[in-house]
Amino acid sequence: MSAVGKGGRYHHGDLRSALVDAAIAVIAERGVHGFSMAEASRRLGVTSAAPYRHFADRDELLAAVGARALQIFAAMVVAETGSAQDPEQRIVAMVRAYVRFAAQERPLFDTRFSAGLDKSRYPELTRAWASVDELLTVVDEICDRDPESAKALADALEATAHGHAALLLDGEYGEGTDAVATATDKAANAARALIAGRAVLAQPQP
Amino acid sequence: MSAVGKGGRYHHGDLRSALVDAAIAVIAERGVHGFSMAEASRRLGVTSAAPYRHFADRDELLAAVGARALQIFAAMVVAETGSAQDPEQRIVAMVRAYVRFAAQERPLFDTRFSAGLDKSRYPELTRAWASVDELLTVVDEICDRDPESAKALADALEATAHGHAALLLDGEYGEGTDAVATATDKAANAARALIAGRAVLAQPQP
DNA sequence: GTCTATATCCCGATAGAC
DNA sequence: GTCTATCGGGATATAGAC
Repeated sequence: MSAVGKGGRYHHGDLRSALVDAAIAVIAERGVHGFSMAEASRRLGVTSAAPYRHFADRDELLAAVGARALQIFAAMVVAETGSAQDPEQRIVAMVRAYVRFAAQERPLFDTRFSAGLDKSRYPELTRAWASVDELLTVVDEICDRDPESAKALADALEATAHGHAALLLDGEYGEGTDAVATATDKAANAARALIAGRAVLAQPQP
Repeated sequence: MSAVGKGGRYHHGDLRSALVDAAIAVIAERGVHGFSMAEASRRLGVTSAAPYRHFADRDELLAAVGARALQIFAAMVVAETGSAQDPEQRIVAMVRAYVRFAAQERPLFDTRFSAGLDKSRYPELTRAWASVDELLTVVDEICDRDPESAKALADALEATAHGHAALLLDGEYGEGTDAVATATDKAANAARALIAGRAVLAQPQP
């Protein structure tokens, strides 16, 4: 993935891309909070000043990690949704992919959602997850001739998937692969319950 | 809330409690990531070494903030749930309180969920939200004679409430009081949809 | 027992040389 | 495009004043 030059140094190499890779590796080991420009530089064999030729500051590098998160997430959703036939199965597969992405690509998920990045400064992070548009398309098939209901259901599904993902990473379902399976199953069932009870989603408050 | 002594100093005062208050104020202004022991000390007129007489490190002070978050959250849930009569209304009120707490007490919510605290080091943060037990009690009334279904519904409600709260703070619903109302209403409707479609929640995967 | 004074180390960021 | 040098600030540990 990275392209380390001879002697492990980056003279005239693609330092920008290598920094993103190094950042992900550091975050995987020490968490978003434990990431530092100095540590990423050290791993690439460059001085701590070198990154500032490519990123204005620490947050800008983290934003680049967050942007990569969007790409990988979209790819994972597409990969896990392909085999499903009917709309409900496709929706459940997407929700499963959401939770699994959080678990399998935790550094990316945390960077996007828990790094405290200023979304107004990085509009590329504000844009909804690439898959949400895809989600809306499938949801439309379920909520025939009612785009308002479709939007309401899509929002509820996204929030529920996100909630299960966040609580999984918080340790609410335990640790390890069992916890991932638990969270994924719970999220899938919740998605089916939301579909079953979707009649009340677009209603005004009682 | 705090008890500043003469001259703004804390000689023989309750520095520990004052530090928690100061931490919340700093987090409110700069976010969890922007909090530092040095800044909190500066605001209280003590040296940067003083906090280490009460907290082993930065995380231990943040954990104290997280513990306070649990108390305030429980109080808010109780306050907002009191007027509701039937179980469904009480559940919806709890979900609303969850989302509103995130918005109104953002520093506390962020500290509990986005500070990257090690839960195995701070067991007081691992304990489920005080209100979840209360939630389970009310959910039991809806899922008659089926504790397994009740647990599944309670988990789905918690995850959905958390998801709406997290996305609200992430800016998904916009900014300001309108966004809070939007997120609260969506979460309330999602809770009602989960209750309506709860039959599939405890099922094995199809 | 509580806080000050102090010292070391690491990180973020900038300026100018190669 | 990267390095050297450097500055300010924060985390952390220790010794000592009150």
